[in-house]
Amino acid sequence: MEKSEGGESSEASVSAAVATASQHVAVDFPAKKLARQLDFTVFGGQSPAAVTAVTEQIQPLAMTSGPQIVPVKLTPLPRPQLQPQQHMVLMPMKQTAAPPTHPSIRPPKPESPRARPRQSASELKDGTPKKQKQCNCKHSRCLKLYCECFASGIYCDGCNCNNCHNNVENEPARREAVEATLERNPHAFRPKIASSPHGARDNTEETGDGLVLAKHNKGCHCKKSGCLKKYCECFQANILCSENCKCMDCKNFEGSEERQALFHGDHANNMAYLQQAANAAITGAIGSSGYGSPPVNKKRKGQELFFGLANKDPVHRQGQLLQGNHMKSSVLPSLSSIPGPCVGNTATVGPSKFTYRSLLADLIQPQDLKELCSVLVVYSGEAAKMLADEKDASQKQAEGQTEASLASSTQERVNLKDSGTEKDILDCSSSGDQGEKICMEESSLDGADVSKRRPMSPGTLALMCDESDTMFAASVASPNDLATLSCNTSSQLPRGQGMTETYAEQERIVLTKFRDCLNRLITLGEIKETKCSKMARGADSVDQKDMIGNGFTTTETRNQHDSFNNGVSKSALPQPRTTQLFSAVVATANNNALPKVHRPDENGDVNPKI
DNA sequence: GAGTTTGAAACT
DNA sequence: CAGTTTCAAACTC
Repeated sequence: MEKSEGGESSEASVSAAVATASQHVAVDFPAKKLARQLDFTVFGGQSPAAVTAVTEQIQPLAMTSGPQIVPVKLTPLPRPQLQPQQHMVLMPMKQTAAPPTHPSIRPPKPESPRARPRQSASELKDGTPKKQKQCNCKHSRCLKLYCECFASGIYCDGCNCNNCHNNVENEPARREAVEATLERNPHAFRPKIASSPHGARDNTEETGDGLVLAKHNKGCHCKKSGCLKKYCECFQANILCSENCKCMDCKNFEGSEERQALFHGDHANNMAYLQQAANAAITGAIGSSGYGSPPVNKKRKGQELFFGLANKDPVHRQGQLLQGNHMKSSVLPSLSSIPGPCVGNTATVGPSKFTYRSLLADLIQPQDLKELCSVLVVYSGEAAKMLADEKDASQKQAEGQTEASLASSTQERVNLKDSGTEKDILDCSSSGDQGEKICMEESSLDGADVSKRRPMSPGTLALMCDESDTMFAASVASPNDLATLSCNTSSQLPRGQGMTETYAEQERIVLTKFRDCLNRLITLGEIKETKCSKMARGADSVDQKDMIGNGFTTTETRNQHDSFNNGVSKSALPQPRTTQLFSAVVATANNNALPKVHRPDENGDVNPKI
């Protein structure tokens, strides 16, 4: 099996192909144009650097450091398997209407960020993909959307491609390709399958008819496959064709006899689609932009051409209409603007009428985010503190004061702070809002230290402001403290040199912790999916209704959550649900021993590759 | 495994 | 934007 990833050892051996491909190059990558104006809803800025930012965000997670997290698949792999509906996290951040999807935050090669439909049959045989998707590109250098890996925003790894440039060694070319691709289609790396925002709400993923709400953003254009073969992207993604499609002779609609015959006759297929749906769910959870097309109920050429308005296919039309209506009713601003947990993107298994929503749907709550923010703020504060102490020590040293006593006292302070930090954070993460508040008060307002502290970075201050709103609003006990904090931090802002360093350090730590958190979040989703898949496979008798909503009851979800957190946190005691997720982050943070973290070369990258 | 079919992506 | 070509996956034999 020829491997083209990595060192490109195979490159030399594919002379002919290379020659051909080389000719391609000029064509494939026209002179780099000016950076497009990218829509970074979140980041706002549209500087020329935006493109670079985007392309970097599309970097395969394989580049990121840290432990390889087992992908969504059931089988642990060295890297994630390529699955269409998974890991939107890798989606480029470029966005227009919808909020940016999540940046790549995890190392392993992810499932397709954009819900790429194609999936090798072998993966679906039993619903449990056995191996990672490997492309077989020969002429595209894996730098075009033809390449599944590239389209998924991941590096080729273990593929059978020739002259592969979708790897670290060819990052510049790859980046150009990404830019070119985005130039052509700003949505190129976004999920093709967008679930209805409707799915954001529980129990609304499915109409009474069991209609699938997820739909292909662009729609398919099938002519001969009847949309019942995997050539059809809708079919492959296990969704019904929608008004977005321009297919002919479509049989991929609710009520289609052909479709039902296809599915109901093959239980294994159902399981496969269960898995597929799970994949879709996770993709949706993490990154589906949900940028659904306008709920305009476009007529599908094929249908009308073949059946005419009289419509010999009332069920289909009805389904379409229902879908359209559904979409229409869900056009309202929804949680889809808030990437993540509560966005119950759905990819429904049509035939079995299961409705799936994000595997993370029950894992994250707004409360969690709040908590995470507080933890990050604490980290930021601690970082500033530590740096300040360090600098003070250095200064005093320079001033010729007694080295021994200074060093020891500083160390003591550091140690004290260390233990305090750990404790604070643990408290924060383990005691919910109350702990959160206390934590903030202790870490931010601990007496004399406040006046000495280095200022927060602008970004951190912004975060603090938000935190202040949410966390301190109710804090009648110390309104003055809060005012003092704000005053202190802001007034100290541009104090001398080294502030930049402090900012950088604060931000680095916060980003690192945030990355850790996201990684764990993904892992949670994966664990959940794994369990889901096991259930799906092992329990034919499972009441299908139980599968609705990720196939887990609340208890199930809770148990998973608990088991996961028990594995990473120090406490096996029941904790408030909202604190469990981030206790994992805290645990990681503690392992990093914050005081040691303030060396840029420690604890991961300064700029976590996301 | 080779050849064919298919439809998305790329190109004109 | 429509038509054509290229491409790689899906499919068939």
